[in-house]
Amino acid sequence: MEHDWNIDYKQAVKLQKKLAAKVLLEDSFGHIHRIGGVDVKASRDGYLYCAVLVFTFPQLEILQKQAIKRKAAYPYIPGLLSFREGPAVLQCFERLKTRPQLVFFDGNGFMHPRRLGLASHMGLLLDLPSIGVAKSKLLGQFREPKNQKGSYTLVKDAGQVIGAALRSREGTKPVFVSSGHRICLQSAIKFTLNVSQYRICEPTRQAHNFLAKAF
DNA sequence: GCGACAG
DNA sequence: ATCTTGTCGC
Repeated sequence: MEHDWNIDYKQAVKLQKKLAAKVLLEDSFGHIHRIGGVDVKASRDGYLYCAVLVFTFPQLEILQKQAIKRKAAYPYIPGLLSFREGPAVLQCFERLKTRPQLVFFDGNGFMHPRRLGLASHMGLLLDLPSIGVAKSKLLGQFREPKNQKGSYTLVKDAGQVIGAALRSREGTKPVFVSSGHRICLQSAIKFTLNVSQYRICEPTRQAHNFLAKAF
């Protein structure tokens, strides 16, 4: 079922390509009334902290909060973020009494060199629809979206649309949205806008705030 | 070789 | 991500 996490760069890249072929880029879910937000942070003394919050949708009332702490066993390498944060995310999900029906991640999904960013990787292993919302760009070309909430431009790489630069709030830099698993880009953009009050969408923003005071 | 590089 | 206070602006 779950694969090995302690593998070198070469093997990790190979595994990403293999898993990317299993990702579904189409909507594969019913009525969504429960969503989740995930965030991971690292401390200088070598620990990772992960929080998963579950909310009602679209009301966004908090149903559950879970957080875990564990030693970081993998370094941060651009393109291999899921190998560093993935184990912590899965461990935190095991603590959930009720799983969300759609999950937001702080990072990318399809907008990735091998098209398997953290959101796609986790969505696949958890078998849950997922969306990646990154605060900065990992790769791709795009033009600045208009300064109006909801405005977006497509991000492309290798002649392919990999995600969108979305203005989640007027007067702020755009966020980078991409499909994680079991959802198309248009739906990912729509859901992200529906849960964005500030620049960072509520699910991950609140997971981040929770981590700031959870330990 | 040079620049870029999620968190 | 982390190191870190005040400060400029809506």
